[in-house]
Amino acid sequence: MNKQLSLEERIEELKQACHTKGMRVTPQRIAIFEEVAKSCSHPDVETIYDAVKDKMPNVSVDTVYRTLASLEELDMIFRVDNQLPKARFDADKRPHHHFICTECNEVYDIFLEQGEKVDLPQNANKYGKIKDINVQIRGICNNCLAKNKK
Amino acid sequence: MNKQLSLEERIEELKQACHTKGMRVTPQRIAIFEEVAKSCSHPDVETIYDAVKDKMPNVSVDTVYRTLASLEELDMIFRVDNQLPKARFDADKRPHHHFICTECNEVYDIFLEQGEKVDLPQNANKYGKIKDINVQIRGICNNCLAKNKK
DNA sequence: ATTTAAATAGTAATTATTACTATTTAGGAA
DNA sequence: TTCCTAAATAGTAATAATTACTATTTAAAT
Repeated sequence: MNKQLSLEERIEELKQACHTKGMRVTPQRIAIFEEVAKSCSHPDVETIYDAVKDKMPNVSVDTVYRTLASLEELDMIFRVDNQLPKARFDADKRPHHHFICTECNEVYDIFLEQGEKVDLPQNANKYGKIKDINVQIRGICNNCLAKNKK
Repeated sequence: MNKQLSLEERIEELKQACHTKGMRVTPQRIAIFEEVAKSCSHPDVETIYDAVKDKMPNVSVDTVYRTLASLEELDMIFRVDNQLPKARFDADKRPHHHFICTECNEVYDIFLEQGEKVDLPQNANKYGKIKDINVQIRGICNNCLAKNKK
């Protein structure tokens, strides 16, 4: 079971990740990451922006958006939701997952093999009345992998 | 294993669902559902709108949006992505799922119990290079359930 | 056939997100 | 340390998906 590192250790981890990927360590990146890292409430951009602004009055919204995207690229943070640029719909009620390409936003169905099933976590219904479970597998699709090679 | 019904059967199912919930059966609802149901490519609003327009030149975008929301309410279709109104971020790398309330959009962490794990479907990596897996449990949270009771 | 609330068409408004450009700065090299 | 340069940022403007609004239409109950 992964244990959560301290905030300091995680910032160190971020700096390492920046170096590895040749990205600069800027005070904005540190501050924005820090805000997400120390929050337990899955903050949105506005919340992060407001919090960072207290310490860095000149920070711009654009920077917050760009930085969050960078931090995601660095695997330091994740989106709760994919936030596909457009809503996409599915009428297929057979249990299946989705492979979502983070580059082209294409969606592929992953139908489960015989015997496979989605197991609801034990304490899922602590939080409310469950309607459905949605499994998204994120990655880069074969099309985009091929394109990137050229 | 659920088998997929025929288009006619599914439209019948939609009519039933409308009756049950006291919603009207309108040609727009049928047409919009039909488009989603017969597509295998997780269409977006624009695609659905364009297709429906061919048969119903006067249909409005607003109707498509509203109808898709209704069909979702009726459990006849699903969103590939939750499309939370704002992007939300998480820096917690410990494996966990999210309970997302479809009413207030609140997000709750569901940490897995000892021994529980997410099993990747066997043929998930057919489609590309997997980066991560994101499990969303959708429902109505306890807060909203309580509010609705009053 | 009549009635009425629900649903729709057409359009306007909103809002999260992205793009753009001049300026600043991190971090390597001299 | 100082200089240099591409990367990153601030401030603002633009975009685009989605939602809201109002007059009109219509499903379906009476």
